[in-house]
Amino acid sequence: MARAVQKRTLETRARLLAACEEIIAQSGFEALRVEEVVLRAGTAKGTFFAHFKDKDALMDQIIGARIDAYLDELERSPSPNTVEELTAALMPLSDFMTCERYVFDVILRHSGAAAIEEIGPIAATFGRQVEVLARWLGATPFRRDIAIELQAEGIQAFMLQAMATNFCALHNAQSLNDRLLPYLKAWLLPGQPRDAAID
Amino acid sequence: MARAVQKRTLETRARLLAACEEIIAQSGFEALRVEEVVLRAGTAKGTFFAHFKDKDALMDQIIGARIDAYLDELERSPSPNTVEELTAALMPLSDFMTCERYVFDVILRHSGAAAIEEIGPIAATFGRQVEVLARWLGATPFRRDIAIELQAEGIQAFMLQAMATNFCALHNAQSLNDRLLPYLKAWLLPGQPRDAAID
DNA sequence: TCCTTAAATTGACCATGGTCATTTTCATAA
DNA sequence: TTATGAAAATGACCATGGTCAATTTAAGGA
Repeated sequence: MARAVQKRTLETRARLLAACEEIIAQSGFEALRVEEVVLRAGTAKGTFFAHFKDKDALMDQIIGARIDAYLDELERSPSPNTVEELTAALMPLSDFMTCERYVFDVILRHSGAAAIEEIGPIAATFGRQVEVLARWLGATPFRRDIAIELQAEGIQAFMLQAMATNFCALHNAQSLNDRLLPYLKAWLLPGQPRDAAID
Repeated sequence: MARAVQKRTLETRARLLAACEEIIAQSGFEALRVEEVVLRAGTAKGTFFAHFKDKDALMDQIIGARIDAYLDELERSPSPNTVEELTAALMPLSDFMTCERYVFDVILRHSGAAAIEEIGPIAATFGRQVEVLARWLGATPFRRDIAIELQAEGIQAFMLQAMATNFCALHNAQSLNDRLLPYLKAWLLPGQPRDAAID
């Protein structure tokens, strides 16, 4: 009854994904059209939806994979010793997450698993990010009055806040790094004397 | 050259909005279809788009107005004296923001003004919320090492974090209130002894 | 080798948001 | 009162994501 996946299936899926990557490389995520994907992959439209629940699921997978690659990088790098280093280490990931308004929207939309019991690739990276951060904080704790995992979740929350304001007319003069730093200092090193102007 | 707006225009717009409210009351935000709106309002489809840039702009306006109503309420209520009171006071607004996955998505999508120089109703409520919270914190400050406005922005960030996890399979056993409280305690009262388990 | 059947693929068709050239309505000047 | 042009409204049409009954392909048993 349960037959193995056919080689054909894997080839088709690979062709579809290759077409997507090609389009994204050429024109960005937002410009991706399902019609264009199946045209380049040489399949029918229905085939696309046999492989991916919908366009959003495709984006979930592709963007999730990219985020995972950044997390691999984070995991390999040594624990930061200062909040400045921590913030700086988060920049490659943050920059990717905000490379396009559309990408950030997709990420937000999937950040809290769309449906109960359905944790997609992007939602999984959020869980993983907390783990990676917690491991870092375990090695170099900043504050000690709260659990390390809570600290990690806070970093994530502030990262999102800083990224969201990145698209805002009022704030985008400052760099993402400059916006994130005061948040993380206040979160991870409360009560410490800090430089004059914050905000 | 510059003619006054015609009474007809206002009537049409009012009919469109009334139809929207009717649909939302009956079937929720997600179920709203432009076709259905113009049908009930007795106008052509094009008329809808002459009044609202797109469906998203309509939602921005309607949802923004509701958020504003909650902020009015917040503004009228007295400054909270404890983090528990603060958290509790934020619940009506949070509950509305998460009343539907779709609503939360629209809010997130508009939280950081979609385009430069274009601050829509929802984006404006985010700014206003910081102001309202800052006024509260001015009356009853919790920590004193960072600017009140930074504290307010942090509350907003944690509110969003708690709301996002609200839709997540892993977290939705806990109530929104229970998830927000540990964040805000750790943010507003760092270094204070707190109850056993924090997750 | 042929048959059977599950898996994979197809493409016509649908749902819904959004556009725009054309037509209608209305305020104002003559 | 009538003529005029700007504002408002219209609806046929388009773009794009998504569905599904019908068809094709291929794995494995007889």
